[in-house]
Amino acid sequence: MAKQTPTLEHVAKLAGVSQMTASRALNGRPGVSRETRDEVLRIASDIGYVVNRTAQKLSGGRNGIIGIITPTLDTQFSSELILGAGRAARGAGCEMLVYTVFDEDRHTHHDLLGLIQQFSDGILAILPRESLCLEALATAKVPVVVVDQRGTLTGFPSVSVDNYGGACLAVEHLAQLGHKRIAFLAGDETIEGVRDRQRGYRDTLARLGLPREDSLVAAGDLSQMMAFDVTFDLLDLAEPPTAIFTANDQSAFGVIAAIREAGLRVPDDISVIGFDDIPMSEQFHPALTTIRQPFQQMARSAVNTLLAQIAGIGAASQRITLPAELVVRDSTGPVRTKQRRRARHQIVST
Amino acid sequence: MAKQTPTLEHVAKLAGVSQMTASRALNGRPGVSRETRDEVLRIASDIGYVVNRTAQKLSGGRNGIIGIITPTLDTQFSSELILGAGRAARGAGCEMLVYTVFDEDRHTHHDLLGLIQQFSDGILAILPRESLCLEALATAKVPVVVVDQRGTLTGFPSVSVDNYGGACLAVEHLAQLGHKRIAFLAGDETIEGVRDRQRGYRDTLARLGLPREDSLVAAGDLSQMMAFDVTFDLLDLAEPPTAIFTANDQSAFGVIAAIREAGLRVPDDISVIGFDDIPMSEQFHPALTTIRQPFQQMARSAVNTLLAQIAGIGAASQRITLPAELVVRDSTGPVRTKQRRRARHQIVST
DNA sequence: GTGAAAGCGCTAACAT
DNA sequence: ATGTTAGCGCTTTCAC
Repeated sequence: MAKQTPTLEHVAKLAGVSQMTASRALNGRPGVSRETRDEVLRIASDIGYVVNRTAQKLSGGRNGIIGIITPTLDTQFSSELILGAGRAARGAGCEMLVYTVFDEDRHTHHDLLGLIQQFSDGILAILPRESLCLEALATAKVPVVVVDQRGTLTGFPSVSVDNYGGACLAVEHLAQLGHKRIAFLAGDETIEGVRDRQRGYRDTLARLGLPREDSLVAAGDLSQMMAFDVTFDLLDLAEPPTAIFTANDQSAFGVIAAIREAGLRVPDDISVIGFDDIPMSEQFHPALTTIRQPFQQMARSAVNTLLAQIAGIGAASQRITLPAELVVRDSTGPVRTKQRRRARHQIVST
Repeated sequence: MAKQTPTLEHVAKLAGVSQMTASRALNGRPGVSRETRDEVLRIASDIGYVVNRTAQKLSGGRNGIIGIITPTLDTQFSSELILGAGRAARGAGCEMLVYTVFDEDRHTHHDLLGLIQQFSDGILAILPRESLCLEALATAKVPVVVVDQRGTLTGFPSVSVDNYGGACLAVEHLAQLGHKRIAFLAGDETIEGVRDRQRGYRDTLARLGLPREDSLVAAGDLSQMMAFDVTFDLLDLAEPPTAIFTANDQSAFGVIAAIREAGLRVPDDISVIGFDDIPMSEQFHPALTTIRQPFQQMARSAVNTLLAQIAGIGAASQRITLPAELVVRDSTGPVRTKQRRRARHQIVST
């Protein structure tokens, strides 16, 4: 039947050296002559040897695997990050294993952490919200790097985008187009980054001397559906906004759908700007003006930070914040001066 | 500092039994008295013991982990499947690790396979296209179950949706609405399931005696952008279709955007039906009529099949095909009898 | 029902 | 530059 999976022992025997020498050769460690090394490598390749990373890890060494913890795979957001991390890991000669965290059960988190650190040299946690997971992570025995959450309260090195600054960019863009009544569609309050965006919105409004009414802030949950629903509240205002800034792109899609549903047009009647720049946003119709998160760069940066931690170099509490970027597309435009918005409702109120 | 991670040895010592007894108790194996078992369990829980699955696997046993191989995370399609698989695995007391395959390099696949099978008891391969990966998988030493590809050529047990039947449903739905000129936006030809959908389209057209012109079949690649572009070819036809069936939902979004761009409306001027029913489809505007793949059920079914294989029960070449379901929403409607489509072009041709 | 011994594949630590 | 020994944490086998 299928031959036994080749082990280090086989390689060593065939090469006529000790396992240790073979190991050193395969791992590119010093202490092996060039000839020996080449020979070992050749043989390993010949017989299709693949190191058993399970054994590697068990024997106390590194195994070149980084583990990713993510709450869910179903947002383009995390997909983008994971994709980027995978690429970066490969680039650094590492493999990557993804572990999805489902529920908020403390016990589960403890187990999962145990599991993932048995398998990997370090953990990349894509944890936008302050999850219980963080508590579990605190007891980790391998390095941890948190993505998308400033490590302020976690104490872990972190990589995130400048959510605050990005929000400022968004509002400034709208203001430049002449918009005065700018609404914000808030997202999940438990997400640090989202709160930062809201702060950016509020502060910029203040700085620019624009109206800051509570009614101009709608409560969403980052989902398209919810965004769709609450948009009507904004539209129904006595003095509706001429522009809406949403906490994420997904919400923006819902907002645009709702605006259309109300018989208005984007950006002619109302401008919409999102946050994230997920792939869908460019393809959406109208193409979405948004604030771009540099996913690739964030991922690469996170992987590098983690690798540094694993190697024992790198500050323990490094916080990296990457700049966000305004991407102007078709969903924002100059404010309409003529006030002939929402004919339907004007009839009602007449 | 942080206490040593508790091991089986610690548990055994504290319980005053041998490691073997502790192991049996923890794994629910027979040969342990109820009292002993309870005591061991209690202690393990107390000291926060988590089994080292790495050691477990190395020592030749199972470790209760199933590995998922997927080409990419960036489609809602695979996300849905993985999500479902995760749930199913948890339900069965297993953990799940995801491994993303990037490139089509044979060597990589060999390594990755070696890696993933070191970590898991079995592999779930989400492999819509005939990837080189399959070749590597053929030498796997753990059970493999393929999702979304009938195992005809792989020899692995498989779980997939009835793509052919689903396509028939789609065309029949359109035909019932009075559509005669029904176009198909094809997808990636290397994907078996997509080819099946096209067959279903063709055969149903034939069966219903509807026109089957080559020009009514546009070549896409499952992406929204590509769909957007090629839709104009369809629209520019001397006698354009009144309905378009797309190989997947993502494409349908592009088609709808293009139709709008051309100044036409969905479904008033042209009906559009997709395939997949990803979450976005319900939220899209207009809500997309589509053929639903039962992702949850597929995932559950696949996990169960894999578990059966791992347990040594279950036919080696089991092929499960789940029925697809028509979901009627707002993107399809009765055919327009008046021929006043595409005013723009009619002017040109006049 | 329980335990002791051996070993999975690898690498650190200490030889030589 | 290379080899030897020990052991990672667990489960198998075989004993009692």
